[in-house]
Amino acid sequence: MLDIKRIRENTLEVQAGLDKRGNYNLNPVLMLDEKRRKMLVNVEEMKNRQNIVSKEIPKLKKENKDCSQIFKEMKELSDKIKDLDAEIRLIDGDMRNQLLRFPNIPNAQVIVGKDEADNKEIRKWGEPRNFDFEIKAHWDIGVDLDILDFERAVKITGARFSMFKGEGARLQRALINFMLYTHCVEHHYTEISPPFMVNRESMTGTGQLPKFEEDAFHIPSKDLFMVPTAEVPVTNIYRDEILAEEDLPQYFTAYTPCFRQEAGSAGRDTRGLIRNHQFDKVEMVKFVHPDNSYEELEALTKNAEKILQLLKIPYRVVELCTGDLGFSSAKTYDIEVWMPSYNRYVEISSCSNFEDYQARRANIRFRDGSSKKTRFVHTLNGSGLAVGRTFAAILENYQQPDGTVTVPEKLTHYMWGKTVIGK
RNA sequence: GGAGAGAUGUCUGAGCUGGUUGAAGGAGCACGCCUGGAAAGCGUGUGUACAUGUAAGUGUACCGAGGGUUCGAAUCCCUCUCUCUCCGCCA
Repeated sequence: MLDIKRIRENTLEVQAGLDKRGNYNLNPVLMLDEKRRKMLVNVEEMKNRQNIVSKEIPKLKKENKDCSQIFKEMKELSDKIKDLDAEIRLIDGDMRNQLLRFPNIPNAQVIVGKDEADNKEIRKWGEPRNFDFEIKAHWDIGVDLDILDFERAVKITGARFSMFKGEGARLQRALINFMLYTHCVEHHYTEISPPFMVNRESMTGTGQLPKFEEDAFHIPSKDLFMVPTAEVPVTNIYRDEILAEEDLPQYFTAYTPCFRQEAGSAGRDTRGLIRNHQFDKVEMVKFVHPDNSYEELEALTKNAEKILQLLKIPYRVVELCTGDLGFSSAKTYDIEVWMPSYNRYVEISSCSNFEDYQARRANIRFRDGSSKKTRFVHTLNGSGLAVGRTFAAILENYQQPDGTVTVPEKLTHYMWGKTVIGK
């Protein structure tokens, strides 16, 4: 959420930031803000009078004076206050609703651009392998090895669901364990196993609501949402809390399944594991001091890259331009893995600095040691990594002419010693 | 699911027969005194948010959340959420 004070005092700067992202008009919210403050001053004066008189009444009563005239006057005042308060409440709700629908302002350094095409490649790692045989896509490799079963998943549930079987199920779990091990032991994150359903407040805190409700799976009987990413439960760990400055930074990692409607993606990536309603992901979340959140973003991105390096799969890192930036993000690096069947790099991780945007929505603060004032923390998160897409990348990049798949060296331990799938 | 109890500031814990209560007492924390140093002791201070003001300050709101009664509500009434105890059911 954007700060109304900042909008009020630096209107042009904020407007310029929003212009980099699309069509947003600050005027309606500014007009509400002005109206609200005028009414506030007015009603607060009235309340002040009410308080002063209220304190006098017990004294007058003690002196046995007649208060009926005052009561009558105060009743009128009280009614006026109630009307004004109700009106202000309406404006408050309206304002908040509007503020929640403004995206974050991109960091000033971020490349200004329209869409994906304007993103900038930052670095590349590894060389895509040269295959001297006809390569197969992961959905064919998986089905042929009987470790993936899409048809039965569709029967059991429906389109865009998948089922892992035997060594497939094991590989899925191996990846989760390997990623968690790496982040916990080598990168010093604390593992969280959060609830897989969250309430409306949590979804609003991280920015999924109110604007993107159609993307989420909703359970009406309880008004809960299936987590679209572990970012939601984990970032909300500290919602409405004030941390001590020395508690920062805090690093968390969490495995969860992720549930997404994929509204608006009809017809895209319909085969395989790339775009499902349910997929596994290991997520990294950081709560950091505002002064060094950009160093933390670089480190977070490297932590995600480390997984692909250890798995020896080629990838590249892309900086998103302002037009391609996620709603809540101020700066984002996407990590794209080499996917032979697509013959291009495919997004496997998105690492973002939200600055104070989520912290403001979720009201996550810390107490500044020197000024004693509360400040909003900066939140960051990144996939580390999307497990389904990593699974697909392994199948495709490690496929052999005989249809088997070599297990990446780092995973054999988690695969109970298995070095080749399909043998 | 049934019956009951509760939710107060960083914590603990009063108030709950409505009126100087932002909220007693205690603990913690910060600063000062004391001390060779420390502990103890003494003193002072110690919430958040919004508005207003160049500022010091001032005002308003907040005792789980939201409504209501009243001139006035932490205190009375209603609804909801959560916690605890007992019973039932259950992985």
